[in-house]
Amino acid sequence: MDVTEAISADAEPASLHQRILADISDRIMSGEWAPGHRIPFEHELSAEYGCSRMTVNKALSQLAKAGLIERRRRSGSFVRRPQSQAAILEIHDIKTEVAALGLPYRYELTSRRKRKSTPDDRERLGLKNSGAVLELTCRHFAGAQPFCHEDRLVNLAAVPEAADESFEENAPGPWLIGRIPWSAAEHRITAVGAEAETAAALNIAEGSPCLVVERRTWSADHPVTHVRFTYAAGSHALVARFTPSQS
Amino acid sequence: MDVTEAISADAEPASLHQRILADISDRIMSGEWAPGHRIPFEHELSAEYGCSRMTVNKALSQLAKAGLIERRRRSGSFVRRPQSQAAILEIHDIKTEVAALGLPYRYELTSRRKRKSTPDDRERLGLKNSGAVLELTCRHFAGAQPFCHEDRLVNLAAVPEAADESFEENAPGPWLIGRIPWSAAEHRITAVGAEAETAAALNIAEGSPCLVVERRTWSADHPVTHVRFTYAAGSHALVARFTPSQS
DNA sequence: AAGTGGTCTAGACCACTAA
DNA sequence: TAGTGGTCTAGACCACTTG
Repeated sequence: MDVTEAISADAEPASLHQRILADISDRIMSGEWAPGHRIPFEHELSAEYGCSRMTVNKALSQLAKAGLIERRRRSGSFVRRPQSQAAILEIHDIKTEVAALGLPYRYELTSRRKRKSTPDDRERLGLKNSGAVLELTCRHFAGAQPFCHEDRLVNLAAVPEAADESFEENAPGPWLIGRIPWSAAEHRITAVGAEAETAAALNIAEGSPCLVVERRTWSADHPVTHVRFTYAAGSHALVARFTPSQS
Repeated sequence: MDVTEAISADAEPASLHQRILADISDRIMSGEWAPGHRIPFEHELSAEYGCSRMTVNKALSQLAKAGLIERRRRSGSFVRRPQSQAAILEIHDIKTEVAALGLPYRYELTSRRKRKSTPDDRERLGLKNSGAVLELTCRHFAGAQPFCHEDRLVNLAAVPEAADESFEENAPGPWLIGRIPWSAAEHRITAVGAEAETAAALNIAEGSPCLVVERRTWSADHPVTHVRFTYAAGSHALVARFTPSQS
């Protein structure tokens, strides 16, 4: 599924509600219907298109959910002014990412430690009660060069079977995905100067600029894992695309 | 609108299709229905809930659009394994961002140059034909410290009125938003070592790690602007949250 | 060939809210 | 209070696809 897919300007949408949606979307995008403009009532559109109100409602509901219009009872539906700068950020699997560069991928486990969670661990995971955690550090290679350094904490209360996995062959990311149905994730993206350990792992000078992606994952309000990916500057870029709405 | 809003585990959804959606979502999240599991047919669910098939269809269509299930004609609907790591990245207005830090905000225009587009400009904007562009550099302050350096290119063919605006008072970002209905945006997030010019602008040492956010914006397939925001490491983090689906 | 989902209809009742 | 959108019904036909 391509998240960048737009609704408007499609060739010829098969279904009627898609065509209605595209028509209105086009008029908003072109500026013909400026922000604040009241678009026709449902019953007017259903008369115009010669269809039932439900069909129109389906199109308008989608436009409202996409944030293009705002619907007010008794008043009508109005074109919203673009406001929240939100973008859909695609975060790929590292193996896929490396493959996209046309380089051979290799994974290497650096360390694996099981312990009772420290206050620091609980902070990282957003964990309240104490319990056992697994800390893994590993490296992802693109060709001969280290591409990414990974430092991961796994909450063993949420994923007990991780205690029996060596992670010598399987990278923890793909291993966790599919095993744990996750309900929420939070990403934090920053730049830092490389610390001694990561600088050594990435084969760069200490203090060199790095891109850091941290991810926390929950499954049904239960913290599952926290991971910190560090990339040397220049080796990696995150790309996010945004279109105001999708079909 | 809160994009982090989840569908499942809500108190008591008012409408029936929302309740059906939440019920199924919960069973998938809890692992009761594992990936690959075939969920009940529409006619079975409509019998179970004592409602029409359209109501069930509304719930299942949303689950499919959210990527939780996959629907196949003649076969049924199946739980999908989570796959694409996508996140919704909220990119705030810088003024709002600084206000959130509890610091006073100040904007300062550094330079303003109008010129015929160079090949380099066209590369940045994704422009094919030549034409006039406006290059702006400015700084955003949080308190006394420079917070962000902005380097922006505006396609004057798309926004001719920008030629008459001094941008001494108004930051170009907010000025453009609301004036131009935009249809797509692309973000690129990287880390770099500060170059001489940006290091001076941000009052940091040359080579210090910085977070760079580049944004390209289109309006109906027409390039509008390219902007490069540079933040000193530590002064800024991008946060993205993801929940697999929304109501 | 049969059964699934995709779409659509022509109504209906209700909650909300602006006039 | 009148009119909007929100929701739902009990059907229907069709396209697709698999057994």
